[in-house]
Amino acid sequence: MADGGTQIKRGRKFDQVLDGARKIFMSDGYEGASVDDVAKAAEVSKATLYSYFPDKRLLFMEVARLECCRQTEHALESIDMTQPVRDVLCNMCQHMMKFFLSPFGQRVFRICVAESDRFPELGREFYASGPEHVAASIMSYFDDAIDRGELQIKDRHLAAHQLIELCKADLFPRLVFGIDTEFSDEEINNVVTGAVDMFLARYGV
Amino acid sequence: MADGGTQIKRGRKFDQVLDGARKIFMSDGYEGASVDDVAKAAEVSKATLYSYFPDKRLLFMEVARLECCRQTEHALESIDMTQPVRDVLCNMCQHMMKFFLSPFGQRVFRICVAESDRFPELGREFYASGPEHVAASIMSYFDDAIDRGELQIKDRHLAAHQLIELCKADLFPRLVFGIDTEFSDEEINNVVTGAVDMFLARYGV
DNA sequence: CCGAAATTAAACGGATCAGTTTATAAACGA
DNA sequence: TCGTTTATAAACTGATCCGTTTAATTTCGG
Repeated sequence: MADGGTQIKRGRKFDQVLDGARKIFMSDGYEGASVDDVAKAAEVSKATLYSYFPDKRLLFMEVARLECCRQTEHALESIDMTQPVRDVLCNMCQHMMKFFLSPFGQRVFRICVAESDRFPELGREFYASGPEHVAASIMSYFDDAIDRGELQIKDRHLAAHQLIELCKADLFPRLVFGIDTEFSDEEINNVVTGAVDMFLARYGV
Repeated sequence: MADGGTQIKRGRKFDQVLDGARKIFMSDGYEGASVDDVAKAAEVSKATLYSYFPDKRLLFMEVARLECCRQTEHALESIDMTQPVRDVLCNMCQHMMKFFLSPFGQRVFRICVAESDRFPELGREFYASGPEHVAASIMSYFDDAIDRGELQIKDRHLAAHQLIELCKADLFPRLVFGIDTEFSDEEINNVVTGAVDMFLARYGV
């Protein structure tokens, strides 16, 4: 409201701090990142950093929350719901996989999984701004498609989460556990097609 | 060979060390566990611990490797492949979900995800003794079922990983990110049935 | 029962790191 | 230009923790 920047909170170098923190946390993880490194990357003194954030945890939470929202919104706004069902589903899966398999998506997932039992709020915020948000959008699309008679789904909640999970088949674990570091478009399309084929075999008209 | 115990390596208190390490690592994670705590839990001096394992990492790797093998084997040996396809698939899914949702499965997953980019061998070993091993067993069952004309699958590899991933729908993320801590049998059966329904809609005869 | 191997407790070295403090300097509004 | 707010660098505190060392004790085979 009162601030000219994007943040409600005070500050001239506030965004610098967030940017530096994001950079370091994303490349080093939560435990691996030292506050000194964050301050250095932000080109800000440690005292300044601590004048904005009371401790390392809250700084990290803010970074994670912001990034999850940003990414989820970006993914959602670039899906065109007017295409045929198969195409819409393929698009959704493409976007989800692109995020799952991106270095950034990997990092966020890794950190949230690692820290969310020692740091429950983080897990909850990530889930709300990530999986839950996406699932809600998918379900909303299902509603329309069901109304138009293009899909037959009883348990929309389950169906949405099944679709999400199908996008993780094979490639995602291989990336998370370091078997591979990147995949060809062919591999990705194969999984996307497989997911949509399976989904439509079950819920198509 | 030469040793009376179960271990190839030397030692009288070797197993004590592993047991204590498993207990502490599973309850505190890798970073959260201190070697002193491990030694205490193992009722062993730290010097003894270090006489068996050169450092904390290798100790953890050995614990993780052993536990993954143990759990995977246990799950595999209790599946009866002679039942009708639908029942076998339900059984498989039940077993997988039981593991995914167990406190132990959660712990291992969490730690392996967290540590596997700073500690690549761990991720690889976990993947090999977990997902890959399970997928191989599932594919081997597919081969038989296909021969008997009970399933129609072109890409067996993809199908196996799709089945695995369908078992994680909804409940698994909710547990990983701390939304819920346990689930009713009804919820679990719902996901299992949903997974098998979907799988058979796609690959059933 | 002896002597080698294993085990122990306890302290220590060296390193990292979160968060505070202090004294100084820059930025900026009035 | 003055005074307040904001930022800075650097040293410091207090704590944790890995891994080593030492000197004493226990275990156990032969």
